[in-house]
Amino acid sequence: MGTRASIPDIVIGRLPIYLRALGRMIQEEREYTSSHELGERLGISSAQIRKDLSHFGEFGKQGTGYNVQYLYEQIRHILKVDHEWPMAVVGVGDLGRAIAHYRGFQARGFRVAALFDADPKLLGERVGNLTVLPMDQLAAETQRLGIRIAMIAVPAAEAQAVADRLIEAGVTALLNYAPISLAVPEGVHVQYIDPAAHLQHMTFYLTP
Amino acid sequence: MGTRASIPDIVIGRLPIYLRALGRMIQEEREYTSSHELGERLGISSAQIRKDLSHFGEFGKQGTGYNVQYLYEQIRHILKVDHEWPMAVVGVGDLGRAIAHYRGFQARGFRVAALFDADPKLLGERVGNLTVLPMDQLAAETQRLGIRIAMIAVPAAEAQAVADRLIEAGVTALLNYAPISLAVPEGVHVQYIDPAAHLQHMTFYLTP
DNA sequence: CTACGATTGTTATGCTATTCACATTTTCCC
DNA sequence: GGGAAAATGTGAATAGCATAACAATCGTAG
Repeated sequence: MGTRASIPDIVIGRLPIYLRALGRMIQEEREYTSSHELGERLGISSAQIRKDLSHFGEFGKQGTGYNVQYLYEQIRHILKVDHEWPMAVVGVGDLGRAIAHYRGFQARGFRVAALFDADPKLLGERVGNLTVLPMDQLAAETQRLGIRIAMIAVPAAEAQAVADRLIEAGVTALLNYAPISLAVPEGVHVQYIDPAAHLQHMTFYLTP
Repeated sequence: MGTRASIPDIVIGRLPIYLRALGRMIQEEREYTSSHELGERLGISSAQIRKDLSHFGEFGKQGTGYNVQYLYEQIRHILKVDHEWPMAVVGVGDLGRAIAHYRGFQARGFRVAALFDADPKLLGERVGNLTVLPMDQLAAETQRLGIRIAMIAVPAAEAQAVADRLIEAGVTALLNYAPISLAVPEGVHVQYIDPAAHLQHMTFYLTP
């Protein structure tokens, strides 16, 4: 198809998984793959992979499969991670520090470009190669650096207020590590990371 | 209903979200709530919340809604988090440390009970109130402590091998922080935490 | 040069999940 | 005490997603 007439969000959510697997195949110097092989690695049916990709174009060759490098580049382009996005991290506790030090973002299209915290004791401290900035510099600094994405790593009680300030500063994509659902206006995207929620999902299936 | 004849997994996945919101309502000392109010907070339709809950029983009262504390306890029971699950963390880098220090698990039914790492330089080091143990004590220690859940916080290249060892030791629920899909046998549950994947999901919707 | 095996993209089918809509019940206020 | 307002639980209707299946195409081996 290729016409982007409302592609299901659930399909978009799988593209990063495909990208992840393709990245590993590149490391393994595999030149070609198939929907069947990809599906096997990911625990997804080959039909679903072909169907998902068909929303964006024709990337394979019948009889041969997909050129790994080519498909990788195409998906990077679709997801707009063929260039690097600068991000802000708000909250420089244990979690914020772990995020700031994480080396895995760069290869996947992201870079932590600014750190903010409300605690005066942390201001000016260096974490990685960044200096912790006060919250009242949030708007100015995100705009100066062209930041459109932020990660929220503050306690649940403060997360909504932080989100509000980020949105006011022009941030439109939030990755929220605080265990609370955020209310955001139309046009702002939120994703959640809540380890305890994932764990509770699994305990349902465990015998006590 | 209440008969647990194959409840959709996607319903189970929403229960922790409901629980999270109910927990906050308890903090706010709210005594009653409704499917409408809950849905508003979570960005979910009230019909869906009622339908989800109806898989497990009747917890509300017409005209009144749900007693917050009661519904909270009921869902905790359904998810089996009305008692504490001991967990292992494998990989004591920045991420593993942040997980080990995280204070949020206890209130939601979990406790980090053991730390493992393959790096000899880390062995014996104390993190929080735990000592880092070598990988060859993994089976003995998890069995001694009755651990059924583990969090994998090692580089992607080692995650599959670590998962294999954990499963061999009797662990049946894995929370994988490494950016790689794991192959596991029937009966073992896996959940993934991949911040970069969430970020890539959102960049699709951002204008470049 | 031809026949076969492999694999795609896509259409058709079936299944799953969500929303709608309402009978029923409860509370509250006049 | 009675009627209006609020809310649940659920069967029916709708929408969305995943799987199956196949015609078309490609590469290869004989």
